[in-house]
Amino acid sequence: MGKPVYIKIKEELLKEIAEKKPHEPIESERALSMKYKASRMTVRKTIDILVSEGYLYRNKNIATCVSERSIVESKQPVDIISDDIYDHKMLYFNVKSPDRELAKILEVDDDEVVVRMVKSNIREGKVHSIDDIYYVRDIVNETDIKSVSAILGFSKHVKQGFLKQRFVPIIIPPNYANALNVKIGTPIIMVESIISGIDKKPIAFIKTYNNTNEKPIEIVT
Amino acid sequence: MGKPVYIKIKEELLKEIAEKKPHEPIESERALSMKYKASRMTVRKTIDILVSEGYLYRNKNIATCVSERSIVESKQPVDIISDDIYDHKMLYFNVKSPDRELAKILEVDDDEVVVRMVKSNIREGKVHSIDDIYYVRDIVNETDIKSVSAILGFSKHVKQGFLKQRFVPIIIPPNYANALNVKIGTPIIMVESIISGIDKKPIAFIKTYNNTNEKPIEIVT
DNA sequence: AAGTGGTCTAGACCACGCA
DNA sequence: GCGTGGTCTAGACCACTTC
Repeated sequence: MGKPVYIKIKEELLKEIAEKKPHEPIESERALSMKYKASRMTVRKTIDILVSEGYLYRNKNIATCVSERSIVESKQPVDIISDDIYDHKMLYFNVKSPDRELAKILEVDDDEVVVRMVKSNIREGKVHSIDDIYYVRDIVNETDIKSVSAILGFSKHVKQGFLKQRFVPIIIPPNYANALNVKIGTPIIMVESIISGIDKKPIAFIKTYNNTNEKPIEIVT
Repeated sequence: MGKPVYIKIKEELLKEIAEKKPHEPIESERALSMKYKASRMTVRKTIDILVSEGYLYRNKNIATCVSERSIVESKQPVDIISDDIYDHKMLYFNVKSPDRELAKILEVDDDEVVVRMVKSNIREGKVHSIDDIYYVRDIVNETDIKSVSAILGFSKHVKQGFLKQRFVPIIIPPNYANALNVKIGTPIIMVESIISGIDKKPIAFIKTYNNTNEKPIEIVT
């Protein structure tokens, strides 16, 4: 394993965070550095990252605690997808079992399969965002799964529904930096969306990585 | 001065960045640590911050370079302010000389004064954003300056104009964390706006700190 | 071979909160 | 007085690029 220590610690710590409630403190930095046999500076680096990703917040002199990962929820039905003006490019496509967290979000069982695809959205020749999408499999029929273009046109099936969104300022994930044509280390805005139908059943979970330099964002007033 | 070393280095480095062009490399970490008589880890911490704030980007094995601070610019006139549905609360008010950077943005001389105010925007009883505003003084007349409420209603004078915006994911500045009712260390989205009149003359420079949990943001398609 | 950024260590001292 | 997070140091090795 060539993974840096702080990445391994991050993975462990994320597991611990998942089992804690919001505002519950994690172990102290010194305790963690002993537990993971790493220097305190390395542990701090991991925590810095988790803070910057919104998982943790610091309470000076007291403890580092788990954040509330609250989401913004629409109360009225909204028009969901109107991306016909975009070009798409499929980067990845697969059918897989969801992990526990995803299964919970999409309200499916662990042993059902979901459709995952990663696509880049292009406008005026430039990649302005990347969507990492998990669809509930039921929504997509057998024929669609075999035809990538049918999946890409899938959004046409769902015109109205409910939208829960969370906006997370993050550093661009290195694996998407190239596709987004953005330098590693660039801060971007990731939008997590949960799309539900008018029957309020979840349809898709989408993480959108926006190239802030290419796509204007506007405050809704 | 109780300022931490990395803050002092940050201030120095920002001056150096201001004099460089986009994509121009800054000095190496080792060179900077000698120059500022600090350890390399401290210099790295400063650079990490400047990277996370979008001023710099890293080029592994080569150099750390100055970012393009590009902004999104409206080409057609836009309706600027329609915040009558908000409550305001004035947090700070002053008349002062602009620093060099601000003078350049607002196209005023260093010895002119600008009006600064910080206000919180409230909707449904919750603070959803804080505006840090610098107005060109000319726009505000003597009477207005004396009357805080007149300044607050100032936006009514300017209904249309041009808007330049930049979206910056940042960690909440500690001095605003309390007013925004957000934990220190929370990542938020700051919007920098330069508002100009229909004559394209700058009117105001605004930094808006959005409480992401309170205010929905929507992608413009 | 020299220089760069990336990672990592094993210490240190500080200010602050709490019991 | 003890534990916490915040800052800081002076080294080290690595992978990589450039010359």
